[in-house]
Amino acid sequence: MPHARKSVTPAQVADEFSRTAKVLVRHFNERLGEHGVSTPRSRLVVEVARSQPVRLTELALAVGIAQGTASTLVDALVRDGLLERQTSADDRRSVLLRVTAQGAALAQDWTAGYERAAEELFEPLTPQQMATLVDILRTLSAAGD
Amino acid sequence: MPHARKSVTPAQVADEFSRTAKVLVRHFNERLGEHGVSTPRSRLVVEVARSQPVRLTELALAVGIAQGTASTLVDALVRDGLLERQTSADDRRSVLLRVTAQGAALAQDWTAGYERAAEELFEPLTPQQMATLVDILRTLSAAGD
DNA sequence: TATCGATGTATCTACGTCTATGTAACCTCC
DNA sequence: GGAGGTTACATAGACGTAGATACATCGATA
Repeated sequence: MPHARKSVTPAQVADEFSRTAKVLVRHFNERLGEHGVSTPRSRLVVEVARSQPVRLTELALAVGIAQGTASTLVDALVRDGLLERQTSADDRRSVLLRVTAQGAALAQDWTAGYERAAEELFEPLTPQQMATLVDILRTLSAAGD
Repeated sequence: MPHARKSVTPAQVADEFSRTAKVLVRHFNERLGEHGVSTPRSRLVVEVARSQPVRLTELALAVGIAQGTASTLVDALVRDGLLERQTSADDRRSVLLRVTAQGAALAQDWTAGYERAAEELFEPLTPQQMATLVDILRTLSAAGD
C-alpha cells in the first residue's frame, strides 16, 4: 500500500512528466546511437519490417508521427538503401514500403537494442509498477483525444 | 487494489510512454496557443518571473532544456520585449535575466493557462493515481542520470 | 603577474517535428 | 462519363531541440 504523501498539483505532475520524458528520449538516443541510428529512424525501419508491405500513412499512424514527417524520414531511409518504395497497383496514389535485405538485418539489431534500452530504463520499477504506469498512461492518452 | 493483468514488457511501456508524452505536448501547445504563446516560450518567461534575476544557465537547468537552446529562445524573447538581459556586475561572463512589465503581465496569464491545462489533462486521474505517477516518474528520472 | 584550466554564453549545424499546402489519383453520384 | 469532394503522398516553412565549438572571463597557482 502506498504511504501517505503530500498531494501534488497537476502542474507539478506535468513538470515531472516532461522532465522524465526527456530522460527517456536521451536514453534511447544514446543506446540506439551505439547502433549507428537515431530513435525515429530505427522505429520506422523496425515497424516496416514488422508489417510490410505497409502504406506510408499507416506507418505514420503506427509509430505515432505526422504523415509529413514520415514522408521525409522515409525518403532518407530509401536514399540510404534501408527501405524500398513501390507504387501500389491497386491505388496509384499510395506507396507501399518494404525493407531491403540490409534494412531487414539492421531492423533485427535495432529491435534488440530498443528492447535492451527499455529494460535498462525500467529496471528500477517493479513489474507491478510497470503495470500501474501503463494503466495510467493509457488513461491519459485515451482522454487526450 | 489493482486488479491482475497480463504483464507488460519494458518496450511496451516505452511505447506507451512516448505516445502519452505526445498527447501532453499537443495539449499544452493547444491550450497555450490560445494565449498566443508556445509552451517553451511561456515556460521560460514564467520561470524568469518566478526567480528573477536569474542567470541563463540556471534558467536552462530549471526548465530542463540545453543552455544553447535557452540562449536562442531568450534572444527572441528579448527582441519581443518580454525579457531583459543585463550583464552581471559580479561576473561579466554571466547574463542576468528579468521580465519586463509586459513580460510580467503575460507570465501571470500563462501561468494560469498552464495550470488549467494541467488540470484538464490529469482530470481523469484520482489524486492517488497522480501521487503514484509522480512517484514512478521520479524513480525513473533519478535513475536516468 | 602570467598562465592555465574552468565556467558562462553565443553560435553553428543537424535533426525531428508539426501544420499547411500542393498535386495526383480515386470515388460517388448525377 | 464528367464534376466535385475525398484521400494519399510530397513539399515548404517554422519551431524547438541537442551537441559541438568559439570566445570571453574568471580564479587559482606557480
